Amino acid sequence: MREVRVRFAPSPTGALHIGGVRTALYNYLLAKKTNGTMILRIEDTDQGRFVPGAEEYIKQSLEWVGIKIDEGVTQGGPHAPYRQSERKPIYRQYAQRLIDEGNAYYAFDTEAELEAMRNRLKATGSSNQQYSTTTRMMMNNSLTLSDVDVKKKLEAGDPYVIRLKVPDDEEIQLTDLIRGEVKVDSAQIDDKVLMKSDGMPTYHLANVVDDYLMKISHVIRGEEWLPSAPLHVLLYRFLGWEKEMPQFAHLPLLLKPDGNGKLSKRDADQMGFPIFPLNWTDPKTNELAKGFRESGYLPDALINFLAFLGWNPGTEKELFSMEELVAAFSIERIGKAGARFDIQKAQWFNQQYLKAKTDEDLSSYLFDSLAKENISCTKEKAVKICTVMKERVTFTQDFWLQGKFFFEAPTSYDAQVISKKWNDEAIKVLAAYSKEISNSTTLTADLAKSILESVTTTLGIGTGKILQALRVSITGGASGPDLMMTMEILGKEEVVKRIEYALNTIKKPA
RNA sequence: GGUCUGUUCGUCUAGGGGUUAGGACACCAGAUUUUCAUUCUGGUAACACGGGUUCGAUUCCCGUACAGACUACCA
Repeated sequence: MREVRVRFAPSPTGALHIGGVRTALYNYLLAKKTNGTMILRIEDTDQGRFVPGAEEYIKQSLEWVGIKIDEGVTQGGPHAPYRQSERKPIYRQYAQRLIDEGNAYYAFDTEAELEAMRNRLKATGSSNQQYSTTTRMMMNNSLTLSDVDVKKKLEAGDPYVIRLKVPDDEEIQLTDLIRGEVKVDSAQIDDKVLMKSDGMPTYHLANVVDDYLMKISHVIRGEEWLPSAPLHVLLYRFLGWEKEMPQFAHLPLLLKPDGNGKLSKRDADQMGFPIFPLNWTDPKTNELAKGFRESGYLPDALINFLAFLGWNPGTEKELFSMEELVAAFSIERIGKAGARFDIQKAQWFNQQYLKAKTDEDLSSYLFDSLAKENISCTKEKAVKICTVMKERVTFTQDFWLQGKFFFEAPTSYDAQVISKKWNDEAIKVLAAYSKEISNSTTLTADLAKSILESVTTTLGIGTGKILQALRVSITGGASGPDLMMTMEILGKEEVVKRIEYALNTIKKPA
């Protein structure tokens, strides 16, 4: 059994898409499960699409979700460099070898000529408009030109690409760990460009060369790569690496929550959920895309959710820590069909993970929000707030968003409660209640309750009838955490102040 | 258009020749909570279609439909 070495190989063209995070996750899970090695390789062979900051963003995202890299651009390793642009000379020699052995050729066609060829084929109703075995002899390349002409062009510095010479009619077969045997007729594969005119390799060449040199054992990537997998098999064969060829596993795609197609940033924007792990500001447009982290998701919850999009352990257990995922993971249990992205399930996972944390841990999220608002708070108070709030939050920032009233006295009051519950009885009780509280030395939840009961009993008014009025006077809202605990946290002075203020400002409904 | 891949409740999925087709999210109802949330209980809801093979097919095979991916000097 060969040592497991897997790689996550994104290209730094922007923020890391959530589907990419899942691909990285599955690679990571296999690596950890088998005591293997997780490699991060940056595929930056397209200089035109390079986006500054993207590589850093990818690394930070992986770190945030807890995917640790063993070998890669920052960690280094025995096969450095791990950035393809820095490996440029390596690819050249393999391309040359393919040419020397007659498996690749130079092509000098201009973009206009290629365009014309496609149009010509389209006009004749051809089902296949590719640069391939059927068309290559009509083009401007080292197969049609004389050796002298080719040499002349090369020496003159004419721009050229190197294309793979795909065999005529051959069945190419590969075994995909998820899909089984996949067969493709080589006539369907076009003569893919291996080296671009700028001297950089294309994905196909770079990916095969690097996977071989880096001794990659499993290529786990998105299903969008399945159609080009036979081409890669061909490259392994021509390069004489068939025995070392990695095993392939093509992952089902992440689909839009509704409608058809694969999940895109547009869908996320439209439905109001993030699609990137962290906030991302596009350097060109300056547009900010919200991240899962900044939207209040916990990395463990995101990972758990993502792991279950296309994979499941076959048991009824659903909450898995990263360690548990590692233990349970297997490629065989990855599904074949695309998975719709259901943000509601992600929210449920987040809620579960939030609830599982200690109140003390939770308080750090509250402190994060408070720091942004420039509000100070004692640790003790923050923990207490989290205790009463934890059953009702979905996101980390909800402690603040839903618990603002712990720090700011209400300035407006829920209109519905006022119109229904703010009556003479309520006003009478509240006035007496605030007086009683100010007479007591301190205020605990128990005390708040017993004082309220004694006041209502004395006045002969049911407690339930005025509770909503009391809440609205203290929090401004119609619902919230346990009111007695809320008053305890607020403290005697504040409670009295708020009730008095409400009594003085709220007008009785007509 | 061509090639490849896929199709079990609305969603994520389990299952697999004979099952009351299981779970979770969401949804609905009830209970608890003198609010809301939580929690608990219950409920609605699925094998894309047509042919085979078989005593029997949701499960195996073949078609069809639908969906997706790919079809760049992008990855």
